[in-house]
Amino acid sequence: MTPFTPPGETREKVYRFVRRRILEELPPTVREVQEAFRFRAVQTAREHLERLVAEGRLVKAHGKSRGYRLPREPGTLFVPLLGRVQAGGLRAAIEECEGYLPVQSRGSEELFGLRVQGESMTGAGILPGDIVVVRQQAEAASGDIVVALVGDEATIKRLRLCGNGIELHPENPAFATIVPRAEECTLLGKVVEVRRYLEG
Amino acid sequence: MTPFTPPGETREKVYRFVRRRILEELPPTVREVQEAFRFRAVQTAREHLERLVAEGRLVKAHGKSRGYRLPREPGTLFVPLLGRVQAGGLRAAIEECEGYLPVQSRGSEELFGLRVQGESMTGAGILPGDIVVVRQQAEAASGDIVVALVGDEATIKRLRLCGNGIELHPENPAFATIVPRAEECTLLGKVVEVRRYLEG
DNA sequence: TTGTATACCAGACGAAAGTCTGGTATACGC
DNA sequence: GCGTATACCAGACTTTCGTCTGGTATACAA
Repeated sequence: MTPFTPPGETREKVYRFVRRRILEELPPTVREVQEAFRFRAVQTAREHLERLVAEGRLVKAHGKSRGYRLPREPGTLFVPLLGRVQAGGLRAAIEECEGYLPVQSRGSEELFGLRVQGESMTGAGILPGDIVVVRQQAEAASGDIVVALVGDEATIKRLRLCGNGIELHPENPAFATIVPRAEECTLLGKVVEVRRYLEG
Repeated sequence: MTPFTPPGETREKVYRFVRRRILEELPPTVREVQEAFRFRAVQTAREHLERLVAEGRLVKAHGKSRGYRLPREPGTLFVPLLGRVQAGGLRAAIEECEGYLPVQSRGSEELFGLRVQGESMTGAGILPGDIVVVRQQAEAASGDIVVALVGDEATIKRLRLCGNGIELHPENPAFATIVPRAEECTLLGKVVEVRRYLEG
């Protein structure tokens, strides 16, 4: 029995299968693809895979087991989740992190996650208990939401550049704007993502 | 030359190496560990790895290539990101998804991401352009934030169970509560996470 | 001393997995 | 018809890789 399948249809399914496996678990071996599709020959699986490589939809490491990968990786990396950051201790806080978060990133940036305390940014949709993903950088633009070390605790505010000074604005009328002196304020980074887990 | 290394020191490095490889790329083979540490015997690498398994720091799939994994998996999987969902078409929308999101999950749930349109949930810190991660389920508790198909478009609201009927409450005084009839409303799932990307 | 533990090495076996050669059947265009 | 392409199969070869047996050297405790 040699059923004729429309061109590309099976290959599309093979691609979906392989992509899922790569992203969620482990790249499959050729024989695992074979078995998943009940091909009776390894070669059939191999031909589909090699075709996907030729089309640029997969890349492979020749000869290595489980060598099929996705091209130009989506670049998911794991960034440390910090409970809080206190004076001087960003590096220390990263060492003692609570866990890790999967984040999509271009790779060359230093990121960390920070749990939000307080209601000072509710107007920007950042609630207590939310997690912000922060890119470490020493400078930021006016209007960016940033994490700064003022006194001995990190705080999340919207940055405003005013002349040669800075202001840290809350987004909640119940809180006051902070106008720190340069020497008592360190910019830890810019908030690039906000997350809220509604369960667990 | 048999330099004596303090107990556990090399193993610590092996653990870091393997962990990095698993999270960022692909679990290494035993021989890749061997080469990375310039062991002259495969067995040396294997002993460190088996030790890490015995200590519970790694788990392995016996006999499988690249079988070493992290225990109690961070369980990161990739869920389809949907631009919008229209009548009847959750499955269709998933097929034509815009991309994939890395999400931490216990594994056995069906999740999807949905881009938020409109301002009806701003009071709950869910803004237009945010992404909600939704677990597919046909029932939910009163007070849950849910995604429901009402008429021919999906909407995000807070669910209230009232006697034998339901109400869908916005969290914005400018919007009205929806009281759908059972037959014109399908519960697609519960919002388990909210994300906001502040760049790109 | 003896025993035990860790850290490492040498060399091999066998199964898993990547690869290759050579086939068949169906469809499409010339 | 002929050539070409796709989809699939059968069976084998070769490398990779997990596994195993048996060894050495150093440290430490009884």
